[in-house]
Amino acid sequence: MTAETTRSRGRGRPTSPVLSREAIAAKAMTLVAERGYDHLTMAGLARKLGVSASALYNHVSSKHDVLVLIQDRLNAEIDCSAFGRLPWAEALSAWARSYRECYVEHTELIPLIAVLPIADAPKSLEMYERVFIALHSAGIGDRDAVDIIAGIEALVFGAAFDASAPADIFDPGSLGDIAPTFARAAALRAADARASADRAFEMALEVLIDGLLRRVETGETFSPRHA
Amino acid sequence: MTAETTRSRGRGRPTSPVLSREAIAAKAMTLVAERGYDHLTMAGLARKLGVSASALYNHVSSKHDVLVLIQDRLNAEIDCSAFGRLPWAEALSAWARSYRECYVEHTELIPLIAVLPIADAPKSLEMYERVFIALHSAGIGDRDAVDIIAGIEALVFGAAFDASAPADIFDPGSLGDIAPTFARAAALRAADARASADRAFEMALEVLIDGLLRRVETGETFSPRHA
DNA sequence: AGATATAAATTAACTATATTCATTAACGGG
DNA sequence: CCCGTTAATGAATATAGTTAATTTATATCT
Repeated sequence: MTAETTRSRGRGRPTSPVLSREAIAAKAMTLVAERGYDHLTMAGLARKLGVSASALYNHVSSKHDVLVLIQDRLNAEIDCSAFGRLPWAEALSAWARSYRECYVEHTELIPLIAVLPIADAPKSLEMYERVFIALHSAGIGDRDAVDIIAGIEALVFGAAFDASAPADIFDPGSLGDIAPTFARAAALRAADARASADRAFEMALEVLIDGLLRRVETGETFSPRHA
Repeated sequence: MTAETTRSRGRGRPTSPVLSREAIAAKAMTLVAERGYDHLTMAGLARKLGVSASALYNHVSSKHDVLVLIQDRLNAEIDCSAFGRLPWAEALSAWARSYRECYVEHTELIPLIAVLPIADAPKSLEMYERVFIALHSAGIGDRDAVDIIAGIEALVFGAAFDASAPADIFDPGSLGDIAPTFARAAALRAADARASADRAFEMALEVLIDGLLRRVETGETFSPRHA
């Protein structure tokens, strides 16, 4: 005898509420994991939850709201544990890798985050604080620390898109003669697109963090030439 | 007496066609420039062109198709001219900056590009060929060259999102006590969000390209530790 | 020249999706 | 015991993208 069987099925207030923001967020995440963002509709989500679509609006204000819930849960999965354990540069690298892992399957959320005030995302805020303090402790100034976080985040988001691309993305198709040299190299990549995307990210991340470390150690300036 | 006045206004074939893929793409770009992607609807676009929405489908197969047209035009605006003029590292940097400039106002296209086979985008292909040859001439291997392009593109796309974010994006709002240290630095950034985003991008780009240059010059390996 | 095929527009209809509205029924405190 | 709150329901609305059937000027063929 589950909670569902005891629940009233007709109109009116059920014996015990089926819905909550938590329940909606959880089911939305499994739905996305199973069928992807294309199938995340208010109607479909409600069906999975055994209620009607309009019932969702008693708990969330919009679909956008549901996406924000998902995003917050996702951010909680980013592994920040390296920041007590390892030197800042290595911790930063581990954090970035975990960050990207989380978003590779959720690139649809990235445009959302870009315009989402942090005020709505406590988990993100917590994460930023942790990263920021680590950089601060390494003697990096406030401005530079924020820039470093923003720069790495940019790489992470962009790389997440790259990794989510289909294998044939670089296949020139019928236009092969426009770019003969590139086409040859692109074919190499297509053999295992995901591994190539991973390698490109790791390479860029390593070069970037290496450069940051060097600049901090030598006391070189961070301010870019082209400002 | 314009072409429009001579054109038949009733049903049936007009005296001279109003529409073409070029005309649609051009008007779509101005519409986006004027009112943003939210207002880019097939109906709205058709209205601007003085035709009905369904008429568009004689020339484009879908809205997605329209977005691809926009993307191709946009890519044509990326400045690749530095690749004959400057050393490869500097040219790469100039290219990346121009690339980002183009996409800051068009972040909606980025998720599209991520899954768009290059076969549909001749301008992109042309661009890649040019960049690739420059890296190749610098003695960089095929695999590494593709990785470098992918890595810089990732940074460019991510940074475009960052730059398009609203100024108050880092305002912790009521959650200020969750991240007191970070909040202070975020306030600095909010004063001029766009300039800060620019600075973060320039910094990351410089560090990245600097590191690439160093590795090429010293013959160091590119293969990342975490592969 | 006249018949015919094609191109390119029209209006109307169809679909999917998010969202709102009026309504209903159980629960619980005064 | 009533009554307000909560949390569901189904129906209705709005917006978009897309398709279908239709129309007719123009070009082409005989």
